[in-house]
Amino acid sequence: MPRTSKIAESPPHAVEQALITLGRNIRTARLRRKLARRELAERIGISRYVLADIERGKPTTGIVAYLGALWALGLLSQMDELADPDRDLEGKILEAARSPKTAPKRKAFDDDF
Amino acid sequence: MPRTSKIAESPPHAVEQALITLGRNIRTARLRRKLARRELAERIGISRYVLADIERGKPTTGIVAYLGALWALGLLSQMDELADPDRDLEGKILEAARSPKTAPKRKAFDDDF
DNA sequence: GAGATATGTTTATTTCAATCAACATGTCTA
DNA sequence: TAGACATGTTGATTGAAATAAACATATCTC
Repeated sequence: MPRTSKIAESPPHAVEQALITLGRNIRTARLRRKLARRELAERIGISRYVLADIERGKPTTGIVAYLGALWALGLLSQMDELADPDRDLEGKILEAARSPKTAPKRKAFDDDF
Repeated sequence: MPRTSKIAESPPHAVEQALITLGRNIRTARLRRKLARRELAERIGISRYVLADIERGKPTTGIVAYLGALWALGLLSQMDELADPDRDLEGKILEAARSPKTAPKRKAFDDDF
């Protein structure tokens, strides 16, 4: 993450914690499967050093490396639930509280690009 | 992700899909809250360009930027469940199937650094 | 004890991710 | 119609992310 962004320099505590937990979970899953770093890293398509970073919860590592790890461990399916609009209670409430005509929309209902 | 890793060059379809979905979900959550890119980006601590990348599901963007977005939207709590060892059914089975003495452990039960 | 394997650490090198400025487009409101 | 705002896009800059080699340490097996 060159030309460093503020969040990379000092992430919020909650984010740091989430990363450490995620890294530890990935490590646990690897050990349970009796996979060496080198081997799992190769399956993911990264170097063993990056996998070490992931297990340590390094913030600036590309998200594709993290998701690749989950994928290689067969744990990627859990991603679908993350930030699922159907589960975003607060967002739903906010949306419902507004009248039909709102926001700076593009065309109609939007969500496309 | 300079000196490009293989997974960054051509991520597995499942990973690409997960990223696109995640980005779309973040976008939906932002729109529901009536936040402009510029404003949410500032709260996260990134530039509006990176937030645009995130909503597009760019693979090589640092994970801290993605998690920062979830954090700023109040959706970070869902992260705890991701790759939770308690939910890793396959891993649990593999572990249980092994005899007490196993893997290349460090000291004793391990999981520490 | 010897050999094999796994991981941590350091150093050096290279490449592209993140930023910013500037301009274009599109939408909403007065 | 004009003005404000949100977003897309392009080009230039720069610094950190990912890699690899080499060595040290620790654990397991024979």
